[in-house]
Amino acid sequence: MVTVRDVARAAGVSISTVSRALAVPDKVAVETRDRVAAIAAELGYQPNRAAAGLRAGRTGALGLLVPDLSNPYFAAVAKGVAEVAREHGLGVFVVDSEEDPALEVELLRSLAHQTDGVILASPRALEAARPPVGGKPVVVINQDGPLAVGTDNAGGMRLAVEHLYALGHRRVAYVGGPAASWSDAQRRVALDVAGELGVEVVALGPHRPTVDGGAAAADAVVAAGVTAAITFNDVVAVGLVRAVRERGVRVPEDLSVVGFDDTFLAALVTPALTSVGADLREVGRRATDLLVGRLGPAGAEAEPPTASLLLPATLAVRASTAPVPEER
Amino acid sequence: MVTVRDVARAAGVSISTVSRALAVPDKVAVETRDRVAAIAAELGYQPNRAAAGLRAGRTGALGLLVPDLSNPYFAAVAKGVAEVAREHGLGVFVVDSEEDPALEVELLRSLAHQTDGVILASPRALEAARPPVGGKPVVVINQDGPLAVGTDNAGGMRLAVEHLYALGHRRVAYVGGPAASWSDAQRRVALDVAGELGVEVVALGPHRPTVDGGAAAADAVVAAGVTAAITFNDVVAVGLVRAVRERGVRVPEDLSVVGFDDTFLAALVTPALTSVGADLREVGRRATDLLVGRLGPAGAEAEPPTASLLLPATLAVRASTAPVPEER
DNA sequence: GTGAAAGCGCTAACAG
DNA sequence: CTGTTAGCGCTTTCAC
Repeated sequence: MVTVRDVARAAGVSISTVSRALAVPDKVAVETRDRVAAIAAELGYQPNRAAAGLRAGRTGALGLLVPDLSNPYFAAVAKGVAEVAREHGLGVFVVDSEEDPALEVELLRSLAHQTDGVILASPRALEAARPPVGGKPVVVINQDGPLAVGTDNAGGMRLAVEHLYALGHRRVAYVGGPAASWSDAQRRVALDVAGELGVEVVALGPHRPTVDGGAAAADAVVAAGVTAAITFNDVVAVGLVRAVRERGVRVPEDLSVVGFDDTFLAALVTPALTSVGADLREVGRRATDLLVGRLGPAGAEAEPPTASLLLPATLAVRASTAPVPEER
Repeated sequence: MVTVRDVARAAGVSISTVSRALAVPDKVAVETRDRVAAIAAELGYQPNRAAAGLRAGRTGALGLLVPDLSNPYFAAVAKGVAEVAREHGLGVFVVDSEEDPALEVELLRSLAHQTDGVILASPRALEAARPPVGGKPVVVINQDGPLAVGTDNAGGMRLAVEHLYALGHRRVAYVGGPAASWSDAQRRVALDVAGELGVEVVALGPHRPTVDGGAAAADAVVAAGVTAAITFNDVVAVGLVRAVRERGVRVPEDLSVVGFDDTFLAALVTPALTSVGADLREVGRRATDLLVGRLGPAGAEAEPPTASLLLPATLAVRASTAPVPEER
């Protein structure tokens, strides 16, 4: 490993000059700076981050804790996080809690310990987020907290209902997700807007956020006598579509279906799903911005102690929604 | 932050005793050890990994470099990597090269520098993998290299062809992936087995590994007069299925389709895809095992310098393949 | 069985 | 503008 000492020796200067030439070029003679830079490059010197971090009382890394990395939703968030972290020269420790609340809490502690701060995506353990863990800032995604980033679920629900209303639907089912889901809770509250618009809503669930969960809701949806359904997420929508079809219900001719999350899955299935989504990568970016903003040694306290960001929801209209057929 | 000094002071011992009591309990009096352990727990002491690493010349972290984390394939691998790393008390820096070969090389260098070793999944830049980067071991997934883990593509292709043969198919298309893909190259070579089995193969492509790539192959597949197609991956299969359907070809009645990778997508689409897969999580696990095996300070040189693991492929038979219809 | 001290690589005073 | 020095938190000889 090439260290400052190696570079210093080769350049005929002291180690502090090397350190300065690379970190604070202004404070070093141009000539010296160039020479040091050249030799450092030649030797392939790269500062040891652990050592720098130890000195600075930082680790140079952020933590990202997700319930399930296989879920495209979190993968997208992770990409946004990684992107911004890289811009700041920070690494990202990605950890998967396997949807286990207990493990989540444990991982959060250990992650907080070996990073400068963590981003907690869609926490499954409610108590996890609360105060800065071990003095490290924690930004929560899809949950309330002092530092929070989320999608505008209410706005998204409104988009979905307005879309269906415009197509003539007046009685709609909401196939909800897990009872512990913050997003689901927000969406259920937002169902009020449906009433204002003159759309009657039948709220179903809780259901598991899986294909089986969607399939399990099929009978209830059919029995509810609705012409459209909004589901907790795209996967549930896929399960619902499949199951109602087996019962002879055509989508979208007999039943329009709107998913949530607008994952790439929505575009792949047949019929392609109309879905309420958000720029997940942007969610990751913003969460990271927020976190990085709390890291500065100076000015850190100047930042307001809390900050919540609500990113706009969008509606991707595809083939799973259609006008209500004329009554015969 | 709680340090060894805090624990030492509270326990009335020296810092070295604290360190030993926690790391090498045998070398400390039972009584002392218990007292130190109790106080450490009470104070919530957790060793600073950066400091320990600095001392040991290690970082305590592994790097995982993937082309695209949104790809369920790599997400699954990542989960396996994270699992094993955690067992060894190692963190995982996950980095996404965004499918950019140039960026990949750059990221690999920087990642190697701040970790004890890296796992390089499906490298897009061929020159990236070669020798240990900066003296750090590199395990490659889906590529040749001194330390490599991959899926048995030849075996997988054989499974697919045998399955189709058993269904009566005698003329089959292979819709290949990107020219630079190692997996694709392996599969094309493996097409020989088809001949031995008495199945004629029409190799198409290269095509992009996307829905559009699959759709682009539709005309060629139809024109080839085949009764079945094997595709580079599930996404390509989805694109192919969609596009041939628009041309009035039914799947599986008129055309059987076999995907590759057996991602969760395969089970979600309609018809559900028959797909050649592997335990991706296990691929991640094995790659990590291999890497961790090269880390030990002692015995590191005792390990053979190279090691290649080929994990078995499996065939998940679903609804997209069916017997060849009787000639009329 | 325990303590004192050195040093991993780096940066930030503090001198010059 | 540059060099010397201390010390981040930890582990590990080396003494006792």
